[in-house]
Amino acid sequence: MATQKGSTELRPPEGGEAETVEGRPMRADARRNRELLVAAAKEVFSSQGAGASMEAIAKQAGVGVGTLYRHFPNRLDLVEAVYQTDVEELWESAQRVVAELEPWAAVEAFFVAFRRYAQTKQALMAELHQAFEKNPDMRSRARSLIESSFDLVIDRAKAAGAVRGDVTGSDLMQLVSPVCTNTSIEPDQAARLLRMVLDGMRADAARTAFA
Amino acid sequence: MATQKGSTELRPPEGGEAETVEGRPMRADARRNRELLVAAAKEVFSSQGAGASMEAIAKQAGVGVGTLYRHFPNRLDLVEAVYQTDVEELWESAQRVVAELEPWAAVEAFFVAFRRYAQTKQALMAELHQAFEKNPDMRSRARSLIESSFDLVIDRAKAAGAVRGDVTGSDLMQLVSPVCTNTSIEPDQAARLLRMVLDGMRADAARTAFA
DNA sequence: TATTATACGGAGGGTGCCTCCGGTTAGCAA
DNA sequence: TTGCTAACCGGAGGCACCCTCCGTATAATA
Repeated sequence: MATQKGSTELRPPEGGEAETVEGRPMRADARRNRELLVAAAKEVFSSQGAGASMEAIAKQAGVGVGTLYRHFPNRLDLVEAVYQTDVEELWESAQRVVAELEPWAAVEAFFVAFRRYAQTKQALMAELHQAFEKNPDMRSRARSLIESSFDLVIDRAKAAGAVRGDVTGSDLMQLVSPVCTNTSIEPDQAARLLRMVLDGMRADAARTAFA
Repeated sequence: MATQKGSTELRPPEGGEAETVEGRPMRADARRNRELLVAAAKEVFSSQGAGASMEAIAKQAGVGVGTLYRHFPNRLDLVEAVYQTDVEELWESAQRVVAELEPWAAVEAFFVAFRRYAQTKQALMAELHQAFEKNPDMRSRARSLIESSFDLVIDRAKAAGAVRGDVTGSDLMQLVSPVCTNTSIEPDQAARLLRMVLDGMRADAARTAFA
């Protein structure tokens, strides 16, 4: 259960970490700018909405649009990169809460992190939809990393006896994800539903049996 | 249960049927062009994708862009209008299958119609998302008309003893809609799931009891 | 048929995505 | 440290698209 892979595996082959295609390390300025750009995109998307212009993002990063397009050949590639880092951050959150908190507290903290992740995802939804179409691999890789994150937190809580034994990370993802993503669910309703799910997954909550 | 309203109620106050704002009837050419434009938009969106240009739509309708923008002040208004007619067509499908088919056959036929509706909705998803944000009323009105459509078909089948008594139109909508809309479900998987739902809602299928 | 309110059409303004190429700089070798 | 070169940077500008404006055409009415 939950064979978790290192976070690097999520990244697409070309979009590399610190290497250019031929295996040569990126120049320091290039690497710095790439990170600045992703951070700027995150910032601008969340403040101006998903429709923010590429120019605005380049400006926020303090570089020209040419530099932006060198790193991300088109808008979708940038959106993709932002989403990748969001998913990776979620995975890191899972690792952090597991390292720092008691099993049950970690579960609660991870739910909070997941909600934050889902919110930024929602903002990029329209564009992400296209990105997923163009690049179906990314979707499934992201999905499996998210599932691993849930597994990491849940399996530990199960082992500690804090969470009932018949629930899996995958179950939770399928249950929680729509609640956080569906726009027809109001934020306070979502919060209520999540509390309900949390209550229902405690080890001492299991009562209902059905086929 | 299922107090169904006439389809006209779905339309927004301003987007009127055949009347301009002051209650004056639309000129014949204006009315004709409006219909041509919606039909053209439907056609072009489905052949060229949701990103199709306004110019292409006007051309397909055989009018100038000025005329398009007279009827639909911006892109989102047009998308909205297309979606409205899709929902109305679904409602009309419900009425038609109820009028023409046996209770159970009507249920099956309506599922087919719903899948067709969901497909066109999926194509416009990205833009619709924005339209819903701008105009939340539309979403809930569309939702309730869809629910009424399910109710119309299901209530009749329940009365005829073809469908189990403990299922509602709303339940079905909530169950079927994600299956048809979620892009991570493959078409053949969706078809399998729908068959399963159909089997499960037959009157003689009720066996499992749980709290 | 004459009048008039209303609709039509398409040129053009503004904006946004993306390309191109001259200038600059990091990394390396001597 | 210095000089070389491959790689990077920046922003002007091309192109496509959304939308506006206004002169022309036409349906409705008397």
